[in-house]
Amino acid sequence: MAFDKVDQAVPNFPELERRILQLWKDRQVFEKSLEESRSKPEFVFYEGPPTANGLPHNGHVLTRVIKDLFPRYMTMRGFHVERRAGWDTHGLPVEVEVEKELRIRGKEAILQYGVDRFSKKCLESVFRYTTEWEHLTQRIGFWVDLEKAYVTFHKSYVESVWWALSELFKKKLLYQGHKVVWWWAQGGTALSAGEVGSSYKTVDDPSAYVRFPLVGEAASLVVWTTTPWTLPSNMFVGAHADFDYAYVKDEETGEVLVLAEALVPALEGKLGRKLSPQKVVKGAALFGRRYTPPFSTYAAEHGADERYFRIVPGDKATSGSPQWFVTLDAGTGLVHMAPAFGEDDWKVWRNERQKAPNLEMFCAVRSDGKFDHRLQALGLEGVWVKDADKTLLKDLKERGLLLHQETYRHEYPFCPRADNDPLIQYARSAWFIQTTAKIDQVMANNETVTWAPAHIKEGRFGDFLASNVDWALSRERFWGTPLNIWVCEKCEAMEAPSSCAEIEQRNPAAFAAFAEAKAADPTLSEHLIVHKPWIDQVTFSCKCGGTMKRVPEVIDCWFDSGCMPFAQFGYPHAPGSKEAFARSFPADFISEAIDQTRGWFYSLMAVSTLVFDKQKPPHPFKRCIVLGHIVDKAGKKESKSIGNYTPPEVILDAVRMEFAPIAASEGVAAGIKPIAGTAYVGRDDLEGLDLKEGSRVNLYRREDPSVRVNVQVQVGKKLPRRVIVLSDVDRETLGLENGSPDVMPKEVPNLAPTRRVVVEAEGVPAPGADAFRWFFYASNPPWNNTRHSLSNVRGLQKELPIKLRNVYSFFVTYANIDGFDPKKDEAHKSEVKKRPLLDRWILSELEKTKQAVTVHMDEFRSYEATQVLSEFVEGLSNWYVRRSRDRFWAEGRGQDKLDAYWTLYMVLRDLSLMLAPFLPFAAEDMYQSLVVKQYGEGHPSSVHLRLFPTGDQSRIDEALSLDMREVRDLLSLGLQVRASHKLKTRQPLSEAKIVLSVPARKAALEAYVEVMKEELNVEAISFLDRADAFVGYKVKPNFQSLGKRLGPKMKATQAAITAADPGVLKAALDQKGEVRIVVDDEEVVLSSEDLVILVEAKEGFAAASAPVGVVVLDTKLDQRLLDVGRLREVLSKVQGARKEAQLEYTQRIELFLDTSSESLSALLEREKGAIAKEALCLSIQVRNPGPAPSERNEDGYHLDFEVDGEPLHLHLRGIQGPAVPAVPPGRGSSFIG
RNA sequence: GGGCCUAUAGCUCAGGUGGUUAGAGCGCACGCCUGAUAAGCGUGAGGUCGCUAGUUCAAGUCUAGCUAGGCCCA
Repeated sequence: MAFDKVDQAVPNFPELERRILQLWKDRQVFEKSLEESRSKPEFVFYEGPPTANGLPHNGHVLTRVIKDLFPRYMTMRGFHVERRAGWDTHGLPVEVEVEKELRIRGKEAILQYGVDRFSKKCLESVFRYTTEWEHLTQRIGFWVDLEKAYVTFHKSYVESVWWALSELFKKKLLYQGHKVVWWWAQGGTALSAGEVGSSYKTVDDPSAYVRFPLVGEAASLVVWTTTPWTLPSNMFVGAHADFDYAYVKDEETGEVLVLAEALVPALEGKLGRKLSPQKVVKGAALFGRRYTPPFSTYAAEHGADERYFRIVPGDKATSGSPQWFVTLDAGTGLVHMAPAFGEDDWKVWRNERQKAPNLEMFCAVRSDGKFDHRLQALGLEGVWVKDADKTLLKDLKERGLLLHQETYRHEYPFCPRADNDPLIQYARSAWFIQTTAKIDQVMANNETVTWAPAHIKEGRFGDFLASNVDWALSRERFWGTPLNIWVCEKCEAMEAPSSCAEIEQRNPAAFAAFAEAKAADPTLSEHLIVHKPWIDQVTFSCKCGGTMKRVPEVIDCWFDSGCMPFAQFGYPHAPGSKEAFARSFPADFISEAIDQTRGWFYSLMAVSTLVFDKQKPPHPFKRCIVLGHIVDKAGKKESKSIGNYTPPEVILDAVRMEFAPIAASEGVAAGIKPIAGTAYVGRDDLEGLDLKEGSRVNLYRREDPSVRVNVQVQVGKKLPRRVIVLSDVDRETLGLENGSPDVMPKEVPNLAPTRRVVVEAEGVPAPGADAFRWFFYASNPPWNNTRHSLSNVRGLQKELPIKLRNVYSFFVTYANIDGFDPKKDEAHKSEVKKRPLLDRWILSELEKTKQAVTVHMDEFRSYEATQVLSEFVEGLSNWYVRRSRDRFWAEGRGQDKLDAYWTLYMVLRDLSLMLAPFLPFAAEDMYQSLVVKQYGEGHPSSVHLRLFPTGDQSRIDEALSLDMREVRDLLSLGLQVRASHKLKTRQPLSEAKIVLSVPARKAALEAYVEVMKEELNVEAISFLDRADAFVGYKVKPNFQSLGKRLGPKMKATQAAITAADPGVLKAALDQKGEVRIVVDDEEVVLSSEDLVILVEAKEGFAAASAPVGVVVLDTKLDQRLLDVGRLREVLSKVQGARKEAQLEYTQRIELFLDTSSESLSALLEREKGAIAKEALCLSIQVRNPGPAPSERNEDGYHLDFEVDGEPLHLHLRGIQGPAVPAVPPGRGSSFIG
């Protein structure tokens, strides 16, 4: 059966891929691949859940193509690979989205709006972009079961999480404590580090040097702070044990001050006066000294208590070695500590509390960020802390405690959602998992995991584990898994039930409130039963008879994701979940980007280690590929607001982007004067779309694609991204209005329909999904950052996907002409070892490639696998097909031709199998045509249902590989000689002489004489054994073998070898098999193993040399050779002219060759017959000199050119003639004997 | 401030366990082929392997320090 035609023009991969997607859907290939492998061993893959309430971007494409590659591969290797999708649906980002949508802000507002309605809104918003996610997932060929996806807000999932927490509770690993957070007081919310990191602003804050008088000593500590509002809550002063602290006398006031000696000059500078040193003590000597705090807030109550208001070590004390946060960078080396308002301060407090269990925490600030009653005396009760700084400083000044005051400019975080609200550090009560108690076990587990790249284990992940702190689990929010701890109102007993059923056993009416709500509103999702506010109404009774109520917090959604290995099945509650879990734990393979180190990788391993402490490591994953980030062409992070990114759609669907039209001649568009039919964009955008100046693009409005304007794009140098300058005419045709040039790139798609326009490259299809996949696999190992752009994707697409397409198209074209049919021609399939050299070679390379790809992929080295594949396809296209073209053009259906078809067929068929995990679409397309269409039913209906070819050692001929490598090296040398002597390949030469570095190789390489003759266009090839006339020898030591043996004598030996006469050395080796040389009065015996003998061309010959040997060309040209060359030149022009004139290749022509050159016209006249045959001429006239230009016939095709400096005018036109065979005669038909 | 990663040709990147002419692709230049043809192919130029010191017979590769960039954390 004929093979499916392959597009000859620019291939439209997106279209092809849509066809394949439909085929997979129609035939349910994914489902089938799971079904058919059900009895096979399990290869376990976990999908890390993305959040669906944002749009997918390039980073997601990378993770998803990697996550698709290995499951597809392992399926083909005979495993059963379940791929269950998952969605992360809880957390602050979801709440923020909903707050924005409802135009409300903060905790109070949510309570007013109603937590029940709010939870419903969150649930709805979670899947806002599901369609986009599913579309992308499908479009890039990521096979994953979306229907069975696990969802973290589902009741069964939440109950699994509860179960895990309940286990931890039983193990006494859950406790309540404090945590210093960045607190948004106005919103009543803590912010995550990520949110805080992005919202710093430069502000001026007061900075104060304050006296803290020492108790029982006539001296004051000098303490520096930039947050005066924290002074009323001061508890300690931190010092560094090893620093020198000076007692200095203020010459002006006579008082004695204490501060770090190194910082005295700085303070002198600020005060503008001299401080004379009295004595110096080590910081350690200060520990325990007490002082009078600056405000009496807590002093009245605790002033006499020796545990407070003293100097303590300023050490975070998180691990064995001290980590001093007291530095000499700024301030005084004495640090004011208010544990309620600083992380370091809090850690010190925690340390101190271990020594003094009932230590209080001073906090004169309410959670709304305002002072409490303790500041009443200063009139500051109820005042926002940041507004109180002035009053506080004034008071200090009046009381003589303020030493110096200035303004300090620094970066300070503000609320990302209310950017006038500064954040404050604030200690909150919180629930913790005591991970530090089990961290050794987690680290031991980590030891057994295979990380790629390997350094993650000891590096980023190992370091993170080493500095582990207890997991702050609780969040004072609404939309999350509720913390399942119930506390008795009466006796304060705590319980952690692990499921709804367990609660119902205690109180059958526990969920009455939800049942009621559901009755009132049947649309209420059943999953909300385990969410706020309904879960807060669930109570049951304590053993003591009191009522148990749930704590108000929800939990960190990272804990949700960490429970995924078992929660995806609803383990242990759901029916069948125990079996399912047993089958798919631990995972063989997971992969996410490097930012998940502290995220999912940690949560998975921490949860698993703590919950399943009896499980043998590694768990819950055995292997993890850590992916790099996607960056732009210049290595910068892709950013939505800057617009320096190429949206996935540009690669996958169509080369187009939306722009905002702006008016010419103002600001950035000044000087641009667009005429109708031209448009201006910035250079970044032009390059982003892989266009050049003058490229044609279509403009249209997204809402009305039927009205189109075709224009040429030009660069407007100063134009920012995503704006375009149009002529008024074009703009009006499209019905567009100009907008502001200040528009942010990310805003453009949301502008009014008349203020944005689609720019789409004309006639240039997008590279498609396979190209996108290949780009991520083949550009570099996946853990490196990948520089992404349309042109980079296209660049890699050319390396394999396009090249393969061309070879495949070549095959199909000729196979269809000749009616090659693998089924019918089975009888003509000769044994591989009986096929020509070239066929045996490519088939041997094919098996080697299968082996290498399998070895790499079994070790998860995808990049290396792509390199092997690229190299193979390169050899296939550039050597096998190129060298075999004649065989496909030959007349008839001889065995040689059939061998060629069979060979190329086998290669392409097996390539489709090997490429299936990488390029699932192209591989399927080829497989369908090459196999399914040919053999029909009975064969697996998709390439993805086949086993991966692993290579057959018995079909590998290493000698052949080596021979071919050397032949190609020799040809390269020959072409090099031609190039350097300006000898066109078209000019035949009489002879090439080859001198091999290893003469014994002659026997093997002689078999390739014909190939070499053709490639080099020489009439003879000779191998010279003795070629002293052309070449000299060069002898080098073999360092690899000699280095170890000789050690320190290596250098002297090398010198001796280099100094010796290479000819003599070679002669000795040839005769005796060894060489003796004297080095430092000692004789060294060298075998032929120890020496490398190379040949080099001597000066003055048309020759070139490489390790393989030397090629010398005979450059003498006699008249006969010149004539052949000239004829070839003429013929080439005639054939070129046929093509230029767009003649069918069977078209007969009439040819006129006019020249004023006697010798040329004589030659052409003589060889008329040969020319006629090659160029399908029914008539040829050679004219000397021919008609004058003005008198030439105008019809037909004319061309003037020179042949060896002699002018020739060519004129041809098509004429009617007898039919000719479909396959033209081969190039071999020769002229001039 | 701490940790990790990266630094090799104009650009993008390869270069197990140290072994002596440091590779590829793109781009560029020159050329070939013209029945895979909006394709294919060849040759060439271009590198003090970020810097400095060390270990070694031998360092792009190992060690230390420094510089620059990226990421994460503070």
